[in-house]
Amino acid sequence: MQNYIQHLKNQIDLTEEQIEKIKEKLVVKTFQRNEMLLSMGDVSSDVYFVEKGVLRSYTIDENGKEHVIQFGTENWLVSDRNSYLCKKEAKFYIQAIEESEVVLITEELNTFLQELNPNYASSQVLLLQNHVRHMQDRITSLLSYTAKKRYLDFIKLYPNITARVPQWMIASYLGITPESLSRVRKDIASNG
Amino acid sequence: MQNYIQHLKNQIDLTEEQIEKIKEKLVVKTFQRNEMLLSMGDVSSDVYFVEKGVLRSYTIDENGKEHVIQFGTENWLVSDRNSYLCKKEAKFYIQAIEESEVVLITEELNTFLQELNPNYASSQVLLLQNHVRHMQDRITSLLSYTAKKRYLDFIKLYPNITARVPQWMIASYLGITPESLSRVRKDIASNG
DNA sequence: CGCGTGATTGAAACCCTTCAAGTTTAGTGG
DNA sequence: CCACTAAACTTGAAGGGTTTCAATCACGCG
Repeated sequence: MQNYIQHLKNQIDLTEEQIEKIKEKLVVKTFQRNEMLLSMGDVSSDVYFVEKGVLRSYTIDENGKEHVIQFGTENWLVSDRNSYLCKKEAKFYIQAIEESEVVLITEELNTFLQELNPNYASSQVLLLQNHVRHMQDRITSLLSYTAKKRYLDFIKLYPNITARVPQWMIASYLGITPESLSRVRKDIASNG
Repeated sequence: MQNYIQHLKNQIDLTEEQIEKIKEKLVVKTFQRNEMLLSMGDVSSDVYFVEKGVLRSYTIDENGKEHVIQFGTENWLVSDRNSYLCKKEAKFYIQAIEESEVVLITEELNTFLQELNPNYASSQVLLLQNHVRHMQDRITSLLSYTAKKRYLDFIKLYPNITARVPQWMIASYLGITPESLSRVRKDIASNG
């Protein structure tokens, strides 16, 4: 849970005493490879903080096609915020790609942190804002660039992830077929 | 400013007295057709609420290509939230497409509303969350569907906007060329 | 009226997909 | 630890959707 504590410290000031109290409340869970943390249709009760491992969130469209929404490696937050905040049915699946250690940010923990430090709430807004910016970049990328450029941008954003995640999932994230990604990689390997 | 007051009432309870106080603080401004509200590189000091008219936000990518991020008609909020919240240089332009009446949600107003009613802050989070969902839908749409389907979805989301906005801007929003949109419309007109 | 901007249409080129086959890799059980 | 199998990845050829470039048409505004 050390990564999560550090993540909190980056947002708000905490005394040693407060940290101990938080640690008592933390729920840490390990998920096996391919295990589901959340399924489409469920109501999400937690936000997930990745201590170790890799998660992905994905959805299935009207044509039955799978689309990766997000990868989450160490120190990333993964959730279906809409389901979590509004208690609606989740539109996403969340799954462990490797064996992963995850801190469950329950509503109880959230309430506790909010009462502990009034700055927590506003730091949450900034995190959400950051997420918005990230999504906006992705939209602009989808509108502007070819598959090759999008892939090069992707490996800059998620360095070293190619070794940990199947290629077809990366293709899904980029919005291209696995065959296309294979050709893109071949092209990059030969021409740069 | 009536639309904005109603918008606030939908979020938080307000007494007549409070409404009068808010009205005193409201800054309403009219922008001419094509006038800029915010330019890329500026630091945004306001969020814009559209009382009447149409705004658009757009950005220009590395290749010099323009991309429409969002249209805002009556009762929509338009802003570069990242610039507004973090006081960074704006990545977007915001421009009036028609002559438009706009409520400027200044930081002063925001602070005032937050102190007036503690529920205001959490309703802001829900609005932001709604924005995230909207962006997610757009990403899924870009990944999943052909230009025709995306256009049909677009006119459902923004009914009657086609008469108020040049077609090439809609093409830009959809991520296709004006020529392609023209062909898509021709196709829909003949085949449905 | 004429100019400029926006919309349409056609033909060729391009990027990516689809389908199909073959190769490699990785996980599983003996 | 090896052998087997399924999944993942690669490669090729054909096809589809979209872009690009170029020409033409329509319209509003000075």
